[in-house]
Amino acid sequence: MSDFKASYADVILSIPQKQIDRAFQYRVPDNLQDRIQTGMRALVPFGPGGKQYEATVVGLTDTAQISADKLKSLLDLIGDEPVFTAEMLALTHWMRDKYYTTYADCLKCVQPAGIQLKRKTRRDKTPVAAAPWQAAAAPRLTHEQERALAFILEKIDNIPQTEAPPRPILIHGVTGSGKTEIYLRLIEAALRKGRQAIVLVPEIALTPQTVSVFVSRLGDAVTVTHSRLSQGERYEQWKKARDGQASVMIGPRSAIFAPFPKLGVIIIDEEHEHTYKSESSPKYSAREVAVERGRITGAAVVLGSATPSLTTYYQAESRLIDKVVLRERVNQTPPEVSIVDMRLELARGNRSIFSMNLQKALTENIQAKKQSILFLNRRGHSTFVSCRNCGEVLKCDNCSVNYTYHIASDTLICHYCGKKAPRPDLCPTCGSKYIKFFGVGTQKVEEEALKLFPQETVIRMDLDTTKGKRGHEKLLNAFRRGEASILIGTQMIAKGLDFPNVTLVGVIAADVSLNNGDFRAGETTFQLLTQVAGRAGRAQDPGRVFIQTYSPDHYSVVYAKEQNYEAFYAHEIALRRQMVYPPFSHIFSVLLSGESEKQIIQLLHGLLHILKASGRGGLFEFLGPAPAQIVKINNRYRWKLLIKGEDEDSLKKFMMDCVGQWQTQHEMANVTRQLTMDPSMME
DNA sequence: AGCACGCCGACT
DNA sequence: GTCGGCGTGCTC
Repeated sequence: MSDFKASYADVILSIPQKQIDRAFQYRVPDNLQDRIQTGMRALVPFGPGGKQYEATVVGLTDTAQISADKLKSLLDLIGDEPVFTAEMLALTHWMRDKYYTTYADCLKCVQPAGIQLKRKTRRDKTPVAAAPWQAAAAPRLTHEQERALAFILEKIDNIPQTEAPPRPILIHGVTGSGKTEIYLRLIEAALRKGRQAIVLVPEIALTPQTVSVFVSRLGDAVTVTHSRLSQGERYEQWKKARDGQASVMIGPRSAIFAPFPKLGVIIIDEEHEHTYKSESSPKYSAREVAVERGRITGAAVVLGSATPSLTTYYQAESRLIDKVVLRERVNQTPPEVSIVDMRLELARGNRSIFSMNLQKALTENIQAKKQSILFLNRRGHSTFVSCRNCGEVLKCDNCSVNYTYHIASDTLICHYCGKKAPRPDLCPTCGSKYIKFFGVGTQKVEEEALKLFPQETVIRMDLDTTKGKRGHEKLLNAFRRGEASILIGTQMIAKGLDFPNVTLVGVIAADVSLNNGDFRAGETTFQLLTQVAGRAGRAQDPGRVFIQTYSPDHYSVVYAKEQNYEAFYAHEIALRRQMVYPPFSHIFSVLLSGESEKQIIQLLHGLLHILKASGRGGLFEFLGPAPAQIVKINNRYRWKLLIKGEDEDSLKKFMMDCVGQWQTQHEMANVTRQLTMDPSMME
């Protein structure tokens, strides 16, 4: 340990409050001086009452910063070892500034869940079994994969020599182009250098199949986290990473904080997924945190996707990050994609939710003993219930969300607050009996499919049928074993699943995601359709995909059919540039919720007034106040104000100043604020 | 977040 | 004359 006498410690209190969001200095009592280390947690007295709080030691010095009479002493240290390395403390510091939160919130986010509970440290140094990656007789690579790998490897080899950290690398590879093989090689290379690896995967794709690919190649080096683990289990994973018992962490966004001592590579698969953005404070983006962690440690950051986010691809085009393209499909033929114009179906008198072409294809597929997937981005029996006489749409009176009819329970359910209501026989407004169940949900698709093919077994996958522990997995395994010929599901079946026997995919209504009122609707639709289309034809048999839509000429639909990312990107980026939307700008959202709608609207006008009075209206654009996408949740109204600016840092600073002023001038009791830079969904 | 100090209304 | 409202400010 260090020679100097650590007489004083700078600590951050575990109180997430802006006013005390800074280091406080304490005297280190003699009995703690040889034990204390930066990154340890400690118990300190704070405030006039001397109340005890948990704190984190962020610095040790031998000089007092404040007068001796003000200094108090640390009471005790929690645990024997630091929880945070210098690297993770630096990351926390960066997060605090980046996401305008407090140190306390960021430290809590970075530290393992369950650290408070486990006080006694169990030293179980299980011997690590022979690592298979040391003698890898690997599958053969395509030329393209070899070129990509050579490019990235080179990057990693240069880590110790180069001053500047390597730039993030985008691997743009279509489904089935062998991205995973490249990931594995990169990890193996890092491990051979005595470094560790983090693999971020969307929670939904974190299936045993995904994990087994890594485990079978890398063996005991691999450990996995996911949201279903208990706090104790997560703490065990965290310790394994810290103590060198594991060198590869696979997990969802929070796995980016795995405390590896010498991180070599961070892989973010499906980098465009918005699950990498945290919804609650600190609202970090795991992709941004990864880039920063890479900058601090020199680890390579690899972003993989078949449909990169507009922002990422724009960065690659602008040469801010590197790009590698994999076009070839390994052992695969691309599926044959058809767009079906549902307007014509209706004109021909087909009022079914299945077009004639899709019905025919399903019949053929069943006869050929192949499996089919029907995809719909919506659950429930029908989206909303309306009266054909007066046009009334039944809504939840708590949330102003359309009720969804569920056939199993014969009830209306609010998909936001979960409120249930009986199905009405008469329209509550006009008394008419012409109540119509409008739109389609997965249950409706199931019902219709069974009507057409009564002898077939159908599996439906959505939030309702996958509730139980491993419910998700059970249904997928049943389908994989061939227990059903048709799988019907919401977007959860669109991601990263690989069924060799599936040769037909039907998208029931592409329009659902096209009409969601977000400026990114085109992007999300393209990503979704491309992924769904990638489901078919993954084995020897070429697959077929039918995209049913009322907007067959929409560029997202057309280019998804062609699997033409570049064309889609060119079209979309031109629109973004024209409208000055991200990546040409940033959008800061201020969302207020409260019981009085009038009050929150007035408050937002108060903020708007401050924004306008700043005299910087030329640099920023103010939109709103406007009702949020969902105007009312649990009896609380929600309104928002959007502020658009071209430079992220100046927008953030401007908003912090104005919001600070706003808070001191207005009474904010009973009102909840949500401040977000570039929210992933329109709230 | 707590807890103190501080300056204005109804009460043992 | 005092008890007490919670507004502003500080906490190593």
